[in-house]
Amino acid sequence: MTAEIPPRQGHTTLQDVARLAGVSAKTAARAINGESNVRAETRERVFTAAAALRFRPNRLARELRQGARTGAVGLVIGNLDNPFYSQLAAGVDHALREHDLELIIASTDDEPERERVVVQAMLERRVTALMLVPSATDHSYLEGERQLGLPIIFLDRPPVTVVADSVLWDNHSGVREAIHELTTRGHRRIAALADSPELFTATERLTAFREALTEAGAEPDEALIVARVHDVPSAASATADLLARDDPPTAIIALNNRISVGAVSTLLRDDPACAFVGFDDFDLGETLGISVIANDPREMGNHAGQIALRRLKDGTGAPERISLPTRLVQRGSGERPVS
Amino acid sequence: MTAEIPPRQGHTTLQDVARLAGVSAKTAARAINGESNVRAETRERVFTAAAALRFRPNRLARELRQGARTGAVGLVIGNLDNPFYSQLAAGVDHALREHDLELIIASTDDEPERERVVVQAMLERRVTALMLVPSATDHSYLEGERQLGLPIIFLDRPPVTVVADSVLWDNHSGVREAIHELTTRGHRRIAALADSPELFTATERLTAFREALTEAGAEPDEALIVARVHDVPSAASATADLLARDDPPTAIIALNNRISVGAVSTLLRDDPACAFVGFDDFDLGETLGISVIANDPREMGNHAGQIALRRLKDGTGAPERISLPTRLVQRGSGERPVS
DNA sequence: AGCAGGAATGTCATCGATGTCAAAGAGAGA
DNA sequence: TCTCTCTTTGACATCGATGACATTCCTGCT
Repeated sequence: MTAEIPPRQGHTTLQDVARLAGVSAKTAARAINGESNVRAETRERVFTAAAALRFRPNRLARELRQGARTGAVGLVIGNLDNPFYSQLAAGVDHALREHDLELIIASTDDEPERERVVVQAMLERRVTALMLVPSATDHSYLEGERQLGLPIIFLDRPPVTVVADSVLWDNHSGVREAIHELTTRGHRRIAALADSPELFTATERLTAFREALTEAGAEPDEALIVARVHDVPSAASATADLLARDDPPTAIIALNNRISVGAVSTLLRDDPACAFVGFDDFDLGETLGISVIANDPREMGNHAGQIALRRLKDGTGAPERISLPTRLVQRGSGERPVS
Repeated sequence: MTAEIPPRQGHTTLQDVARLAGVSAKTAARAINGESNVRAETRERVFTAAAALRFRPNRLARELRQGARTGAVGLVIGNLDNPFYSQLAAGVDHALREHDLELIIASTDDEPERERVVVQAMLERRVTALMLVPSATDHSYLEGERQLGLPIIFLDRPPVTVVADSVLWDNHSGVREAIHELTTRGHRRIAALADSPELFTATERLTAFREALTEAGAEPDEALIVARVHDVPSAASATADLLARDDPPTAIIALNNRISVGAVSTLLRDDPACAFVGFDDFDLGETLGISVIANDPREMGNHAGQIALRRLKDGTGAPERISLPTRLVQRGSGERPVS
């Protein structure tokens, strides 16, 4: 029978370092953490020992000992595949740099079920702040954590059943601006492509669309409003359907980034004459002369990060609610007159 | 003097639950963790107590007690802003779902310094697996962890000074295919746009480019090879410079995704007649008829996730090295003859 | 030389969950 | 009724780092 080789002999611990350096664990800790009141020569010995043993402090232990706040921030988004979310994440990441905060990212695919699961996991890991693009509608399950002082920040969609900070879009202004531009140029039959009405942003943008149209004296034609457009392919075909009507719209507005890409792909092929305004920028949008209602997901993420950092320093206070602008960027496709 | 309100009165602990349920902590733990040998009635009492107190187990404590392996996986990439990386991350995320593994993401902006820092932080957090798109060249600092059995997976670029699994592209085949297509159609003056030669993929693709060109009997013209093209704007201007030459190329190949977008933006404006092949797909690539050497970052991420999961089950073994195909997708821009 | 007082170091308990091992309970069979 | 075994439960130590507090070591000053 051969001697058992331990499958994983564990990391070297502070104790090991201390032993090798001939000091107590506490002193070793002091040296490693750069506390004062450690003799230079002792510090040196500890560092040497630590290097020799390739010592890596165990954050789990440290954070357990020190209490609730860890160095990890949780970010819950829809899906990294979608550039909106990945840029959002990039913004958060950017804000957290230089602050020794790790970023834990989980995606929900906008399923409320999954949101619960991933948020739960993050809470068990004792993240020090939680940011989420909510997909569930009831967030009372976060109430306990809130009371414990956990900074919670909602992105893109507002908190409903819980008090929390939020960073949202001013969806109205951009959409109104776009519709104003179109109606000014004579468009009356304007179609809109939107995502599911369950989504806050979809509904809000659609509402802005209807209001702006009505204000301009053009009655919105419900037949030209296509909701529940989820992804690029469905947006492409929905656009084709609109153009194939007996009474096609003279202009189309797409109300999120994926829908914009799908619509553009059809328009480029079928009818470059139809006026178009997208939402949220995308690759080559500028080159192709596509007018868009621009927003900046990175900035949203960045703001969220800033709020989190502020909360971590400052503690409590009234919930913040930041509204980020969306504005029309004119590049040609939205300025086409009625054809 | 008012009574101090404790700033954060900590989470409820298993002890609290046990006390309320009238059992010992150990029994409460057994109930919560669904172990057998717990009387149904006892389990019930514990669950009730846990619910009442909104108990959330502390994973830090659990993982500390149980040893090295946590439920977190570390992913180190360049930058979430770049769709290549975000799709890679999406693939990893996808693979890890249903496995109760959290994903910690950190970006390096391809700076070796930062890689060290973020990897260090992940190791201190005792991630259970580490995946990285390396930016440093020396990874001997990972040797210790490797010996401790930490699964390490390199993405996009191979490990050099350390033994590890890897998932890479077969850069050669796609590039050769593209060059073959171009030369077959008579192109001899083909330009290439590549990223910094420090990057493994840039150099490898450029090498494949030169080889393929030579094989076809067309001597590569170094004046048409532009390296160190980092981002979209610089790719756009580099392309413009090429087209403005006295002896402009008749075809251009771009060797990564950002460069492709930049080059396309210039080509669409200045000279739609120049043949073009991009690398890595992008929005509207299909619609615009842009031929590309396609790869699938999602798949790369997915593979990495699979390897990690396998290693976590299985333990050790020889390092895996997966090579993913890149293949030419013909959509028109690459099939233009010499103009 | 003697002593005050800060600097340097050490001891021990603790964070929360869980592995180990032992004790208490509960049936089954004689 | 009394062992014997299996089930259920509990006491205690432990993971690794660190806070609170105690102790030892200097150094300057009288």
